Amino acid sequence: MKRPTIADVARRAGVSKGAVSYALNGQPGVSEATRRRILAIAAEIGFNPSRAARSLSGATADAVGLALCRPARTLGIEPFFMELISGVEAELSARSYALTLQVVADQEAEVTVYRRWWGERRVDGVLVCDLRADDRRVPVLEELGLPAVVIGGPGGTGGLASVWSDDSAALVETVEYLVALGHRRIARVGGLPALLHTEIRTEAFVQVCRRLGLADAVTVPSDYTGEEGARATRRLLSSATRPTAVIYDNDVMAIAGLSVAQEMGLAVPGDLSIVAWDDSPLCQLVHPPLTALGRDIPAYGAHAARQLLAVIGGSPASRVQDETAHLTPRGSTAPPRTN
Amino acid sequence: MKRPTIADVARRAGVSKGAVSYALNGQPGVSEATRRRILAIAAEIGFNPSRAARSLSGATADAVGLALCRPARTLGIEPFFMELISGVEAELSARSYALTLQVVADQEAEVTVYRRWWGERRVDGVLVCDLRADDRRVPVLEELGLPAVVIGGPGGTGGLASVWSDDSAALVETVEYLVALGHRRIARVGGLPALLHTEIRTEAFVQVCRRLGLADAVTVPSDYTGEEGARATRRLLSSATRPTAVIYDNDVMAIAGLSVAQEMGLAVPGDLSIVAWDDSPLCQLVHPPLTALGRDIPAYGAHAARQLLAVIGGSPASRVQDETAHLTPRGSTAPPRTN
DNA sequence: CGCAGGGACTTAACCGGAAAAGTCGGTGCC
DNA sequence: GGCACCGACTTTTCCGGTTAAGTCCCTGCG
Repeated sequence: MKRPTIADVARRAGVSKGAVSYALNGQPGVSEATRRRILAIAAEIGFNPSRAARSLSGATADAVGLALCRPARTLGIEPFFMELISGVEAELSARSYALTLQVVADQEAEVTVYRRWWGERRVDGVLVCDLRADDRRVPVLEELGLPAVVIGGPGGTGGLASVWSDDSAALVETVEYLVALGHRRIARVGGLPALLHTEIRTEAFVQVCRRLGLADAVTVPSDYTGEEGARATRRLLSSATRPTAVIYDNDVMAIAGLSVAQEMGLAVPGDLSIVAWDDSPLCQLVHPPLTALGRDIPAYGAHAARQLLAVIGGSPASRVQDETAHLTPRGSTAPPRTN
Repeated sequence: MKRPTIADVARRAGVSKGAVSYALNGQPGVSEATRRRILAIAAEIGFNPSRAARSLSGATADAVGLALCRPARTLGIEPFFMELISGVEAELSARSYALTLQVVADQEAEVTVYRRWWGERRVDGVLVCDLRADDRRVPVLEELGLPAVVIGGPGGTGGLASVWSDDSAALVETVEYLVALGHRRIARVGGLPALLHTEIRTEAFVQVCRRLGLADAVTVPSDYTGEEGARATRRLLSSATRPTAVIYDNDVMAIAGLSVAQEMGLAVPGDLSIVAWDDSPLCQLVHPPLTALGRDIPAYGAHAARQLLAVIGGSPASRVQDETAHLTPRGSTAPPRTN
């Protein structure tokens, strides 16, 4: 089937291509009657202006890019990205922007993708996830002048716009809550150490533990997978001075940790309290349900998308603080059993 | 920063635009020496041909579309889609095709998106998920002549290409396994009843139960969420003749079901055996680990993508059967406790 | 010696829109 | 009455590629 072009509309309306273009774009230069006629014909034959032709003339591709740099298996089990994407999507499709997705192997590949997208004018801007310390992508994007919004921070975003959440405050709140319950030996199973937000959380953990006079603030690095979360938990629980509470950097690891505790004969929350970062429905499906640090991730994505559209529209790059994760206590936390 | 165009390359190489085009596309018409010189200059100034200009001349957008019609929360927790996407991506990016993603509210919106994508020449083809009985999308895609691959079936795909997995056989295998263990009262918590593969599974369930002389093959419809899975499980387990085994249409509902069983004081697998369809790492993180029907979902996505590229390339639409899900027995299934 | 043939390019036309510049009939105004 | 101005279009140019159709020079051959 042949796709209708602007010339088809023009022919049927008995006017020139230019007139059709003006009519469709709400520009002056055509009478109201003619405009209505043209619009009716366009709708009738199902005309949609070619993105290619339009972006060749104008400058926008009406698409934004998102490159995800995580192994396939991590992407699957972590609800985070899919929720983020659906939030981004909601915002974009309301303005009929498309989302171009690409899964990449590493930062090198991601930078290459950005350069290509920019050169091909395939996207008008990009969303950047998983910020790292001294992130290579930031200077590249600045150099290219490709509009971008970093999802993460604070700090390390250079001159790029960003949306961030105060992980530090959320962590402090969690530790204070556990201490209020009576815990003194608190450990943490962290996410990928290379990620900036992991670093921020680790640093905040060290600080708050020192301030509250707790023993060493151990963070066992991990990679967000259940296996690694389980391994890290085994290590922690086998130690002579095993912790009475563990904070996990995502829900999958927390569930794995719960499983390990039960397998080692420890009662949760009696012998061990567990807190999960990121509150997905999964946290409520296990026994006991997990106390979790939740926030509205689709909204987070929507805010990032909205800001990106603003930057594309010419707004100056700003740093927007999003909601801080809040603690939802459930069955997995309690005062430590005194023996 | 100004993006380099083919004219910039031509100027620096001291040749015409045409020569550069021939050189870059491996066409005859330039000497080997000139070709190398042009290639070197293009690489040096970071030239990437504009997608828009290229697809305006040629015909391809070098992108495929995927519209997902599920509420945001379901999308997030179900690993299925993200795994599928990463598989699709792997195949596409190897051929430097982009994936355009759109989350839509309903089939109506999805059809509109297809029409728009087609009219805008934004994509060269689409992947269709969540096939329904008498699916509206199939005739529309056929009418438009937009290359498409349906992920699902068999049946209901009209003249479109498809990739499918024999859910019927997988379900029969599962029931036979449970019966071999000694179960006689088997129930099922199904996915969205409107989806064709739910229908196929339900029909297969009825058939195999009849064949094996089992009691009524009850399928409680659900929507893939943990809450609904829990509710359905409560209903089943409260019945006078409660089942000794339940098959769940996804892993999230199975985990919710496990949780409900434990909360009702039933031992798994002693009092109740549980089987989950779709084997994600989550199934191994709970206690007991869940017996699951697994298959390689990224590969499934990759096959679909490969077939779509073939259809775009002009191959006739074929129906490819993918791997059948296979049962991985774990701790959640055992012979029913005899009392 | 003259001419066909072919390699190596250049020129120009096109793809489908957007938008600047031009055309033309009608009006208001001095 | 003549002229500037305006609305409503049409014509033309441009965006950055691809590609058919030249152009030009060199070689081989009768």
